[in-house]
Amino acid sequence: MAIITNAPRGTQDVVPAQSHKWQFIEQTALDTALLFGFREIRVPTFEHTELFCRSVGDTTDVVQKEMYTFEDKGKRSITLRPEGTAGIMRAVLQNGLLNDALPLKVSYLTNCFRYEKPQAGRLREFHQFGVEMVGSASPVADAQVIAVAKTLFDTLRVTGLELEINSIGCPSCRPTYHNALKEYFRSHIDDLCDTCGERLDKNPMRILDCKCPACAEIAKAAPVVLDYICDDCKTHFEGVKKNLDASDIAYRINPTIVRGLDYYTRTVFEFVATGIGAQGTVCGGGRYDGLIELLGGQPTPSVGFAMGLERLLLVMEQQGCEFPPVQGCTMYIGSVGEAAALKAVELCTQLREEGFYAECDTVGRSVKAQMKYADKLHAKFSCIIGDNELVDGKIKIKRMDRGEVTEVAIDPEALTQFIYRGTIDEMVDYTE
RNA sequence: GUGGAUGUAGCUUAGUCGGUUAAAGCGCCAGUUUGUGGCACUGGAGAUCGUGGGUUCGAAUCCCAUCUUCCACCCCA
Repeated sequence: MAIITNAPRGTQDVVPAQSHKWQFIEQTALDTALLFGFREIRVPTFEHTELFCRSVGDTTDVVQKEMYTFEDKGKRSITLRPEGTAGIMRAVLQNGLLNDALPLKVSYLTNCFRYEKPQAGRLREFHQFGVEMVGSASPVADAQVIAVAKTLFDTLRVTGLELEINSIGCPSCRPTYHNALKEYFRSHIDDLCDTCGERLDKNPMRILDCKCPACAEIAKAAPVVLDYICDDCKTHFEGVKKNLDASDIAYRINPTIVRGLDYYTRTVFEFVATGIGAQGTVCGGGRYDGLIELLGGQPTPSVGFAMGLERLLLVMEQQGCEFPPVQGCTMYIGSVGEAAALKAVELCTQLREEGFYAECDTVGRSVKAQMKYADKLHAKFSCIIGDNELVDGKIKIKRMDRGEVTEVAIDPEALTQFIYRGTIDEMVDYTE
């Protein structure tokens, strides 16, 4: 396939037959967030590279090998955002959004870019929905954020997603655990697989999650995070659990959950799907109490999540979730002859002013072909205007599903009246 | 980045011991008499068989490379 007719690797088109699904998901997401008081924020697609190095973390895979980074014509190092939170926190600080009653609650829909090898549920350009609650240290905040995701899944009728939660401690207690882990695994280093050997120093918690049997066996007896976190973190975690219970949200504690971005503290969570392949995490998030300070703001505890929309869509399609139907054409106004064609255009214009979806011939089809086309559009009504109709001032409107024909005056008032009467009990025409 | 598969009309596929104009269904367009859809029938357009090399008298079919897509690792949403 020629390069100009082939989208870059790891990117996807959303064609008209699919776009209504995206619109539905996106609108439902924003609406759901609003029920909790999260209002949409929009930030640039690219940022200064330094922002991501600082916030996501210099040593993370995302920063080290997955960013789309380039120098612009002004010699600035620019990066297409690999995730949403960093840019939003930058915007929060830049716009002084914290100089108001806290917490600040924002939601967002963004495309993100990561240079990875594509596979099921993993693209180079992908889309996220997320929320951030900035300025609350309370475990209520964690649970409320989780509740947004849960409510969205429920609203979309997505089932079978399991909520897994964990606490990875705070800067004061995490090092203790990391050391304990390293010490433990180091004593078994000869039996670990190669990747885990590398993980030992960089990200020891990942070893807990290794797929290979040998590592899994060793991991069974490894120290557990929750035994090492400090009293404050423990209390916080208990608070999160209590609030989830109060919200009637089921969860499972999974001590092996790790977030790959450096800014996470304390609570981390994932909503995991089975059945969409290896990339089963549909939603991931947690608390990031140190991030705002790291970016130069006042210490401000925060919590949020990001949801992979492609993955969410995969789950929904795999589960056969319903999407709202696309509205079909209300009235197809066909025509024969030039004068009639102009009249058809005029009538369409008038009907659209009334809010109806109206179509007329734009390619010069025969009458028969126009009727076929009207059928293909799933038009509720159709009519053909010709010289006779122009003389009589009347058209025969056919109700397509029943074949009934009614004579109506060529007059916008009469037409809208007729359509209202005909659609009153079934306002929407469902089509694929 | 590593490993395993894949690639034929818009879509789903047939065709591979190499051999005349690459096939079908769906979709699209047009007809089946005069200005009216859904059914049926008929016809038509549409594919340099992912791309580039090579072997051969001859390749969609064999070989090499490359790209894409898919699956897993890794990583993450």
